[in-house]
Amino acid sequence: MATLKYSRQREAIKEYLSHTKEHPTADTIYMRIREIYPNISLGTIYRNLSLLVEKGEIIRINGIDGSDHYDGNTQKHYHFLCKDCQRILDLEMDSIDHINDIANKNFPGEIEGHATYFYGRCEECN
Amino acid sequence: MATLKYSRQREAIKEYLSHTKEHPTADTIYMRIREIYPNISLGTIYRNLSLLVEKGEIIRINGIDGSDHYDGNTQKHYHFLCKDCQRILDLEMDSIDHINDIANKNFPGEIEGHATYFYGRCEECN
DNA sequence: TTTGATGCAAATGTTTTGCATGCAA
DNA sequence: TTGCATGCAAAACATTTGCATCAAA
Repeated sequence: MATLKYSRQREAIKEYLSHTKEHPTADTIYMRIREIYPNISLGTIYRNLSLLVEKGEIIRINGIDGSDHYDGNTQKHYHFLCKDCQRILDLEMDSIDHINDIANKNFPGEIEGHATYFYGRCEECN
Repeated sequence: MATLKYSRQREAIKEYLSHTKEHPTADTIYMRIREIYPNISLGTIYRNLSLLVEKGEIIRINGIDGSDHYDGNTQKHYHFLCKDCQRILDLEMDSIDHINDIANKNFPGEIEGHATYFYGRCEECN
């Protein structure tokens, strides 16, 4: 693939994601970055988010609701979705990689991994 | 909620889903049902799929790729996504409900459940 | 006859893309 | 200079919805 050139816009997106504990959507990121670069376009946001995901510098969380969310924390971890406030929180928990073996037991193919998120009520909504 | 009236279209959708082992999208279901009812509209497909999901007669699988998939098998089970052929297969496996407890250990909120699918290569693509 | 269901088309929300211009290397 | 990145707008998708008409009860 071609080499990436520096861009202030991409830096700003990465910077923002690395400093927030939220898990914003592309649109939220767009509104946030627009405070610094008012002319930035949604297309640029999406293009850079995809580039950063490819480079492994951010994580894309999909399937939690209609739109994708992004996470600046690239360490392997699981997410929690609060059914009330819809917030996405990081979970600190022991490995559950053994579920791959459980799934593989009666399965003729090869299981490489799993995608999981947990849901319920967060502390504040309880 | 209002009582459901019988409709041939809804019956056909349910019938089709209960006899296929695939996990079709709304659009695939649309093309399939159109062979029987050529005038059926996509809106009707979507409306009935949602009704059937609400009634618990089918399952909606979301987050596996861009569009939702539907499953006529309403017994609790997990899904496998083949990274090569993109097929979705049913898994027969032991319960992994204990991962809820693992996730809850250091978590101040309340975890009610999880959404999980496995991925890898299916038998045919291996 | 009442009311939910349908077909059609328009609208919605999210993400992608074509293209001329801008900017990093 | 070269060619990746940007802004803008249009397009692409998946899904939902308004409305007049149809059909089940």
